[in-house]
Amino acid sequence: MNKIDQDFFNRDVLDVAPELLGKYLSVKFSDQIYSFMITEVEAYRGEEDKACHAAKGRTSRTEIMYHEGGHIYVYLIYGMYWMLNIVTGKINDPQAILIRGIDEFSGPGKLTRQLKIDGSFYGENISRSARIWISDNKLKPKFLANPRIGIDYAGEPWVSKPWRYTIDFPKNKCP
DNA sequence: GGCACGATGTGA
DNA sequence: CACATCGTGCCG
Repeated sequence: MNKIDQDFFNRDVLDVAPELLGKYLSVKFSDQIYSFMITEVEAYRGEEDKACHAAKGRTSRTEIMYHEGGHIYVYLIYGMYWMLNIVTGKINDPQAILIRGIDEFSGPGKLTRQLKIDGSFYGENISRSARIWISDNKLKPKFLANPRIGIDYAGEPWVSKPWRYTIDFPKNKCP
């Protein structure tokens, strides 16, 4: 289990996002390390992607997305849920991957609540942090690609882009 | 300064 | 379906 380095994230979000599936997200707090397999992610790609927060341009909130890959973009939604994202792509090309699900919890808000991830993680680098990192395990699970959740406001073609990636577990095929 | 709204989750 | 709950972007 090797920590993933920054180069992994300095590529296009559509290449990186599906490759995160099956890898392990680890957090450390209270002298304990907790690790979970990443099972669901979504890609947000550039200012032209109307569902991406960077569609509104460079602001204090989206600033980190314009930096190198590996940085963490965390923001509060609905006044109560922290969303965990990892920046990808080249400098000044705002992209990020929303971690939507891990093996134990599905739903991006439940995930950050359980892992105690909050706004203090904004701007941290996941390839250099001592309290959050991702490790490779050489697994390359089959995955599904479907439209992203909760972005109807973005309109076409963005609302239909199949940029939500989920591990294709066998159980998903059973009625 | 004020206002509308959201990459959600829960419970009726 | 209603709604909790607040940072952010945008208008003024």
